[in-house]
Amino acid sequence: MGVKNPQWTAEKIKEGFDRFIKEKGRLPKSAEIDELNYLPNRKFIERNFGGLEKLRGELGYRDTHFGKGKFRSEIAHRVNISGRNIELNLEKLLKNKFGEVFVHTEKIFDNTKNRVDFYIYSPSGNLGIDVFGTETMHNLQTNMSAKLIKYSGFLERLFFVVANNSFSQKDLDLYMNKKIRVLPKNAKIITIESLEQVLSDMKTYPNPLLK
DNA sequence: CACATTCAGCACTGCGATGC
DNA sequence: GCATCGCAGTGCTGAATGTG
Repeated sequence: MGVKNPQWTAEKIKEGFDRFIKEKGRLPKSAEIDELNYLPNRKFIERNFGGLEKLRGELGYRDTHFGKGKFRSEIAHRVNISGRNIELNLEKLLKNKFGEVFVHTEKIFDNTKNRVDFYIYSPSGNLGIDVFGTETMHNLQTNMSAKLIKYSGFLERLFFVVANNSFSQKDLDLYMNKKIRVLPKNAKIITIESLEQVLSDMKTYPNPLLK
């Protein structure tokens, strides 16, 4: 930052932690530490104190890792429920449009156990959909990097649908454009609204169950 | 076993300081 | 004046993790 760093000591950092606790009722997580002007960069803590977990422990906090134990358990529970709801909602939407027969859920697409959330049959071209509710840019990144590997064998049209209000299509476009590991041509990250737009232009097969 | 989300760690960039 | 070094900061990847 040009200026000499303001001599961050463990005590000063503890003051910052306690201030955050007073405001939010818990310790800041690593990404949050970066956003606070009364705390140093997480990198600084990593370099000078051997990492966040270690420093929290040395400062006497009981909870030193928010990705473990009861914290992990709460997250897993929350994610499972909301993820399931998101999938159910989208499934309903897709079946309304294309009909029960033409919407496959959890379809295996290669010779491993990789599955797309949804696979749609349409005269306008078949397509795959993976849906998730990720709310932060950081999670979007880690999530996408895992998904891109998983879907490297999926060669048809593929949509990664971000189902929440945290991102606009503009945000997602920006992310896709500046991403280092580029998305394959057949794939795109889109919002629910964009998906609805795409679907509205697609043709559907007649229902074979009706006489 | 796959999944999303924690954190840590690596690679890289930018910028000032220092050295030649 | 230019090259090199070192630290701060950013972006992405990878390991660890509990649940269904």
